[in-house]
Amino acid sequence: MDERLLGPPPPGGGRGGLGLVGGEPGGPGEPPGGGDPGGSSGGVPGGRGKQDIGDILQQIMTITDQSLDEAQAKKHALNCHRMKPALFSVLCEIKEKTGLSIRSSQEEEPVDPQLMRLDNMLLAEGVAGPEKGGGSAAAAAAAAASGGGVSPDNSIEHSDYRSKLAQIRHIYHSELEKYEQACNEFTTHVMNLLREQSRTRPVAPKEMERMVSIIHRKFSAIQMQLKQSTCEAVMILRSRFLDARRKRRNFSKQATEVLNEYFYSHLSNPYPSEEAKEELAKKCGITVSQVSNWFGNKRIRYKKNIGKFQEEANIYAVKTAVSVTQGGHSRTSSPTPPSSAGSGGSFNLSGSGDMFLGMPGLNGDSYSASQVESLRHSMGPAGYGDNLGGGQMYSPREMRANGGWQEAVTPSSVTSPTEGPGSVHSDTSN
DNA sequence: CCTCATGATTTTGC
DNA sequence: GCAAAATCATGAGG
Repeated sequence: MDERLLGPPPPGGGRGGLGLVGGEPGGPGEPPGGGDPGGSSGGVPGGRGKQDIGDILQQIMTITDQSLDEAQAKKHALNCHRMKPALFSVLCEIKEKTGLSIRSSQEEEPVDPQLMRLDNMLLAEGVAGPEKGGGSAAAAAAAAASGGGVSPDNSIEHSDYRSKLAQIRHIYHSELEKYEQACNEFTTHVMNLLREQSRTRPVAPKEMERMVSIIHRKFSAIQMQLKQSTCEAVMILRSRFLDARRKRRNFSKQATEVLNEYFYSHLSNPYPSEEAKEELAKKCGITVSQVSNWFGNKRIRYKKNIGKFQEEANIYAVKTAVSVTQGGHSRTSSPTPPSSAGSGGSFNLSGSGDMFLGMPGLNGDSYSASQVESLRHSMGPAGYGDNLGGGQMYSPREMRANGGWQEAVTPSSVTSPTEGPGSVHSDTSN
């Protein structure tokens, strides 16, 4: 609309400028007659009303050529006019005052909250933001979100997830680059056009700025779409990843061995401390919560059916016994009197269990945990008190924990391989 | 396909 | 919040 205030656009100029930016807010409304090259030249004959269309057309055809020439001449004359610069600046001023004031409200673009959300999410997911490492961060975030905490080097799905995320990231960035490039190209193109036009019509610098911002807004809308679809892709990937994690997969044999070792060697009190869990998790290549799950399941299932697990228990007991006899651990000092001390119980005393847990198995078989316990068994009566079901002195916590546990378990047979399975007192077993 | 084993999740009690 | 118990869901073996 502002065009009209400026009077008729110069020939050929009416369309070029603002019309380019198709959806300009406020409407690039062509002024009536703006497209008529002869509109201002006065060459257009009046009396269009009652003539035949054919006649009109014919006239227009002939007149247009005529008026174009005329317009060229006028344009030249105008450009050479000594008052032109002054006139130009005045026109610019008027235009600014009128045209821009209308849009002033639209000028300041509020930060789109949705865009912010998308940006934040992409950042959090590691799609946007700094290169590399983002993937693992995102995976960690995903893991955290799933409530588990996953060992970062573990699963196949994990690397799969990361690679997929990297893929998305790559696509996102290349698309973003493309958009940016296109935006820049388009902007310079428009700027050039405007500059070109500024020779023939008043184009204030502010108008150019506005145009640029309009273009940027348009392109940022496209970018937003890109971000949105990227977010969706990430969400889908994530949900798939989480679903995949949900799928049960048996632990490795070695992991089960390690866990069982610990379980049967701490049968009187199979409640690993946080540190012990962490060590076990590290050893088994699983998460701490998985360790917790495992022990939870193990305890309940063992208790429910001791008979069934007896064989297993004996196997591990034998193992521990063997590992003791040939283990070469000649620790005779401080065998960590189990459970006589208050809180920790056998494995809570970090000096004992954890230290052993931390020791890598000599030959790859990580039996150190059981070695500790076995060592304890073979050392002094204090050690036996723990596992032989004699007078057990549990810490308050153990008491609580074993409230249900000690009734069913602490079988004397388990830790002494010489005894048969029959000796289990399965008072609570079904 | 059925059954069992087993890891994970949910519910419940403390 | 932790552990027990129940339950779900899936993998593996027959």
